[in-house]
Amino acid sequence: MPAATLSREEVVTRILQEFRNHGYDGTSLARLSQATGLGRSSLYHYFPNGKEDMATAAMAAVGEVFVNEVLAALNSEGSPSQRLHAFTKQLSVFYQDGQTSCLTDVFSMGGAAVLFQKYLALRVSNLMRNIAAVLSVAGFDKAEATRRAENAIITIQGSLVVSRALGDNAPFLRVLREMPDTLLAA
Amino acid sequence: MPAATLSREEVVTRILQEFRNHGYDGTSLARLSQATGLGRSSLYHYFPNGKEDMATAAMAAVGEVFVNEVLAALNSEGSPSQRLHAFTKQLSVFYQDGQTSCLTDVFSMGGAAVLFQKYLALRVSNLMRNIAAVLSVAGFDKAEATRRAENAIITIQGSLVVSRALGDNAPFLRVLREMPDTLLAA
DNA sequence: GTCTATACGAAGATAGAC
DNA sequence: GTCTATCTTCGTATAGAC
Repeated sequence: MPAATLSREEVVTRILQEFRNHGYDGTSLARLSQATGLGRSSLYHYFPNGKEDMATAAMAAVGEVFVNEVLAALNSEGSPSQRLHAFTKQLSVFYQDGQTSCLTDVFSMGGAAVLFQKYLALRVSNLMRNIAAVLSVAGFDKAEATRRAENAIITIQGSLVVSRALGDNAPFLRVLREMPDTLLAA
Repeated sequence: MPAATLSREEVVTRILQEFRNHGYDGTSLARLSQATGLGRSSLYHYFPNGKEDMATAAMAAVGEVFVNEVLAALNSEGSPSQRLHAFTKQLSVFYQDGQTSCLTDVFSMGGAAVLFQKYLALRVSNLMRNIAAVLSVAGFDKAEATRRAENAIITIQGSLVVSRALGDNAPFLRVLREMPDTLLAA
């Protein structure tokens, strides 16, 4: 409704939210129009290639937040334990306490898979490298650090799916709470 | 093409496969028609309420296979270790070595979420109880058995998501391989 | 039980006025 | 930059012949 002054950034944020919560194929232009307060034609003004452009913008926006907030916390100053605690704290914010889905899950299915799978794979790999680097500092060899980093990503993704299926974010919150110690356990 | 003699069971299996791989919203009647070799009208003959009926049939079919094969293995004769090994072996078959998605993931988003979320939650809870029961036999108290059972489901779901995003089923296969020992570890 | 034909609305996209 | 109008295609669903 307050369409008048809505920055592009805010528009993209709302679009992102719709894609996260309804998936690519489940998000219609009508829905995006309502979520942003912009008419369909106005959406095409900002995103000439329509839905695909909007999804690309959502991918870029969420990627930027992830790098600037979540990865920044993971790569901040401090001990591995401190860095992992900062990391999981930011993850919780990023996923709204587990109440929203991950684009990696949502965009790896249906019409979006064809468009974005390559980027999704790169992002997963990149996150895995970053987590593994912290675990290397903590003393694990490269293979074990990589294995644990992959487990961390698997656990995050899985807890989001299970939380969504149960309609209860407790699994997500528990997983994040236990993650630093689990990753560093002997 | 070989539409002539395709049992209802085979039809439902093919429909299920489409939903698993493209999601509910991403699966059109045109796609289902092609996958089954049946014209759209013929699909309505078998499923009067259209797509929703087909999804319901897919849910029922996959649930039956899960109970008869996967849960049966989990609840078979033998030690907890033997039962968990039988379980993960059947899981691998069930998810086609990690090359297909889980309806719990796929149907908890978009248009299917409204229709099926209640059932998805029940199925997750039921599986959790079954795994926890095995872990109780292995000597874990109820709380710890439940916690580990939830972790198992989270890990399975997460490995499917990560495998799909990476376009590589190695994470799924590794997770299943390690699962029995992980669940029983002191 | 399957086919052809068709109705009908939704969805994605575009044109042009303002 | 937003709106109205329009267009096309797709998706869902139904009717009726065979």
